[in-house]
Amino acid sequence: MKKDTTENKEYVIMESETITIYDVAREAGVSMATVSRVVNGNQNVKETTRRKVLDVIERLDYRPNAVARGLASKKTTTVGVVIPDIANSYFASLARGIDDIATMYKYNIVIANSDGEDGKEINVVNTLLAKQVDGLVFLAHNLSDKIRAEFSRTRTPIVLAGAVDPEDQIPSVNIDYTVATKEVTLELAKNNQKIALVAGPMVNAINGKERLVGYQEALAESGLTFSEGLVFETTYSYPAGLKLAERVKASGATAAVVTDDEVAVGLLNGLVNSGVKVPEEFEIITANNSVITEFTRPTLSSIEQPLYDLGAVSMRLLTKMMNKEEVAGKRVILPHGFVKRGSSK
Amino acid sequence: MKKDTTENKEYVIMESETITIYDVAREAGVSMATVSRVVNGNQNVKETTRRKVLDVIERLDYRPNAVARGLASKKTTTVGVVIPDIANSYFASLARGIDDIATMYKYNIVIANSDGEDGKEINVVNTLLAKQVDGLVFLAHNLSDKIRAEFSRTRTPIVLAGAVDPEDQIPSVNIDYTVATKEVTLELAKNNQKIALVAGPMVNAINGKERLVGYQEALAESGLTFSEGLVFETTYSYPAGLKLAERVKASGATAAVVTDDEVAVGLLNGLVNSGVKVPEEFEIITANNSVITEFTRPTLSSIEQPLYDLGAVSMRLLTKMMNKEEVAGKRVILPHGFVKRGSSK
DNA sequence: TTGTAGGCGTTATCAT
DNA sequence: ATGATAACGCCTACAA
Repeated sequence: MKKDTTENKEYVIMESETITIYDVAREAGVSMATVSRVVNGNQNVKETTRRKVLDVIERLDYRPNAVARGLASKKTTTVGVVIPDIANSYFASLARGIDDIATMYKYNIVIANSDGEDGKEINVVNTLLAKQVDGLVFLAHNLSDKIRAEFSRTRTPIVLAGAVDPEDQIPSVNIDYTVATKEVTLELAKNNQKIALVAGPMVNAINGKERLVGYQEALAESGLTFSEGLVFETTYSYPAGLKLAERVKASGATAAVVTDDEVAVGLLNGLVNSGVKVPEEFEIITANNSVITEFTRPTLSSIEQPLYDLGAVSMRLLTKMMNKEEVAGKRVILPHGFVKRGSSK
Repeated sequence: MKKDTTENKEYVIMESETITIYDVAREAGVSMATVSRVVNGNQNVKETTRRKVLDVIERLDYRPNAVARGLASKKTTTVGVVIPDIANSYFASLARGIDDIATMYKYNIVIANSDGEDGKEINVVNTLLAKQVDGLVFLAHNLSDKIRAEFSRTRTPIVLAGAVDPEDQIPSVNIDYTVATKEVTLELAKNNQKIALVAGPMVNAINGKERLVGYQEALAESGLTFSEGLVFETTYSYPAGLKLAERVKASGATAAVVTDDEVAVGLLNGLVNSGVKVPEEFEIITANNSVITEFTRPTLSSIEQPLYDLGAVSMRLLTKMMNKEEVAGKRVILPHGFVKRGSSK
């Protein structure tokens, strides 16, 4: 096609190769700068030439190349989202909140699953940064030192959602896990002597620690003694909870605070399957209040977290940072609540 | 910093501005071409110079700029994923399959929620194409003509997951919805005279039609008459199903085939809430066999779809297309099954 | 209001 | 094996 010597308009239109801002400029009889201006909504363009250019753009079906634009402007209008598992309803809800706000501010999100593993997290963060994302939303239940080190090497704005930075360097959006966990533990302490804490992997890590503290405070206030044997670590999945039911039951506990809804559903069903009556013989309170808490019978009592909002607010915060607005307060705490349903008395 | 006149190594190292392939080249005493070669694993580099370059890269903490690379190579190693709602567990599972395979082949995914709306779909497809994604996975229950028109304008590889192209132009990965729907309807026809079909919005659209056909075939084979009044359209969400329970019950149906798990859960709970005994008085079979089918009491019988695989296979197919391998067969049909659980007799 | 020209950080094609 | 030197498609002062 390039060899075609019939240099007329038809030629240009038929041309199936990439059409650039330059083609539009030539066809419209203006400079590429002008085309760039109309494409970017710059006001300094005479109305008639704007029309003319717009016409040509439509006729040639021209689409600005965002990659080239990104290279020239050093902005990609893309943000990275590191997420443990998009198939987990808790994180999926956050992701939806993030994407909606991102869309509102003309950003796209590139999502990378990390499975909450250090190695993968570092990997995806680096490839995301290599892709020049304008910002990063990091979802996790925990923030390892390695990942913190990685974060400190970049000037790309980052916000944490659902995890807190112990050093308080990185802005984050959360609820107060300590207080929330304490409250529900207190609730359970009304009717129970042995209350289990079913937490994610690494209860001893930063974020689990917050919950652990709340749990322990509640025990202390209730005059109950803390026992390692009542603390369970698990991965975040339904089967994991199901499997755990046996052990929790064997521990002698008559109630449990669970930090992930899918795990809670698993625990509930596992217990019920083996003949345990919930809430009569065993009470459960879960943590995320995702829709699935209403799916079960009995339904699951839960700490009430504004899931969608956690995502939405963190993205909103990120837009401010990307816009170099000074943000007041590095740590945003969203209000939480408690929804009593069928799994607790 | 740029004004600093002390032109020594310290200067370069301290420099906090972007460090480029050019900096590495200068520092290593080679040309940028050579640096590019080692970064890209080109074999034509003497081992000693490779070492030298690698050293400098580490010392300067150099990271290749993927945007510049994308502009020069015309490849972004990024694929777009258009998805109705990432918070819906069905789509979330597909997304996970997609991302895992994408990661395996060194691609990242940029996800865009479309809510299944024509307008948004067209919008996001265009911005994704503008971002020069190397390929596109389009998730939907339906493929509108408008979106087809949009697809025909680009040479970017596209694959459909969970939706079929009536014109059979665009490669797709699915199960056989007609057969699957027919099978479960037949199952319900054993014990029921009036069977409802609870489908997504636009049952009359392409994809809904496949299911509708299976539903009708089963009715015919069972000697039952089709009635418009037994076909329900709804959006894909738990509340939608919950709300629908009343109407379904009022229709006189004693069984329902549901095309979305969350809707099925809603229907189930709505029915049970109003005193209907499932499955004794009302049978339900849902369609996606996502984990939530095990959350409920009774558990939900379901068509068994390989959710993760649907995503994984479509991404695999896309990698082949992006790699310009000729793919055999535009339409991949994955096997489906049926899992009998508590909601059907 | 419009045009010119120099990047942006790589890749890729030729030479050497 | 290595090095110049164009692209790649757009943005953005700076001029006019």
